[in-house]
Amino acid sequence: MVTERPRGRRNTRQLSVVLEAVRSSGVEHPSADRVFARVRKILPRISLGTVYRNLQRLAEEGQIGVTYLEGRVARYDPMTSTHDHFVCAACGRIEDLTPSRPVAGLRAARRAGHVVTSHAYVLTGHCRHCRTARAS
Amino acid sequence: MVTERPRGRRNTRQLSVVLEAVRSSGVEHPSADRVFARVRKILPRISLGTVYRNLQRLAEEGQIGVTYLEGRVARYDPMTSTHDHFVCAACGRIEDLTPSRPVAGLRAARRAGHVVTSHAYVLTGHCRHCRTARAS
DNA sequence: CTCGGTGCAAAGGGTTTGCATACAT
DNA sequence: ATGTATGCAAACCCTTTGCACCGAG
Repeated sequence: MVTERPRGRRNTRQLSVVLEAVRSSGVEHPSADRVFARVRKILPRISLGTVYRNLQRLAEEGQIGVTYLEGRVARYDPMTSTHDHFVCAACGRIEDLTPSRPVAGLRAARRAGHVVTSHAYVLTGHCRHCRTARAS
Repeated sequence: MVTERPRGRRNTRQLSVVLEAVRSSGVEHPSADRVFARVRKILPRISLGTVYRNLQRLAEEGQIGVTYLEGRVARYDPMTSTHDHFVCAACGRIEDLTPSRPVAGLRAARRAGHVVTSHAYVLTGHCRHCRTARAS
């Protein structure tokens, strides 16, 4: 969808490396910090500020997703379509949950007269692995 | 439910005033900052650090709820039972949505073998008021 | 050649923490 | 009396920003 870049914006090596870092991050949902670490392997002189600026731009352009899964730290996501997340309170692992269809809340919001433009559904608990580990 | 306080913990005037500030905050979902402002009217010498410590403790004890509705800033909630939230992107207004029944995600998580202990469903958009204002 | 992007470093906002003192138990 | 909670201020973490230089268009 969003392939054309708004005029005036330039394509830099930094931008494409940041995008690639997020795209190849799989299910990791990396923080800016982790993206920085990945990118530095390819562009050792890149700055954290540039990583933040590019992540922000890519998010604005809809090329990547951003979520605040555990509160204060932004997590970046190659998947831009709306989906749910599961966060393990024990190991921090994040998993995508599909399909996302929490219709009840949506309906309630619309009934109240609001226009809903996006929604985030985050489940927290103990993942399969930590659950078993804890039982022992 | 949670009425008995764990031994070793003390009941101070600051604690009860902070709790009361959140309890009486209605639908505001105040940040620590706003709780601080409210509390200061009653205890002018209370410090922000104390407010944070007490909010954290009350949340741990399950007496108040905490949500990260718009990302980085913690919001405190007198309602401790799970419910959904609507956040207006225009005016920042937060509204409670009930009932909360986003079963699809829950089911998906359980199917994956996770134990879900809590879930947060946040809808973003434009509230009735801002929607109308924008149309004009 | 232009002006948007970069690297660097400093500032910013929200939250936490170390310390000596105050006070609930 | 004992040790937790407080007030104060500094530290912390994540993110943003100002500035001079660089380099994509």
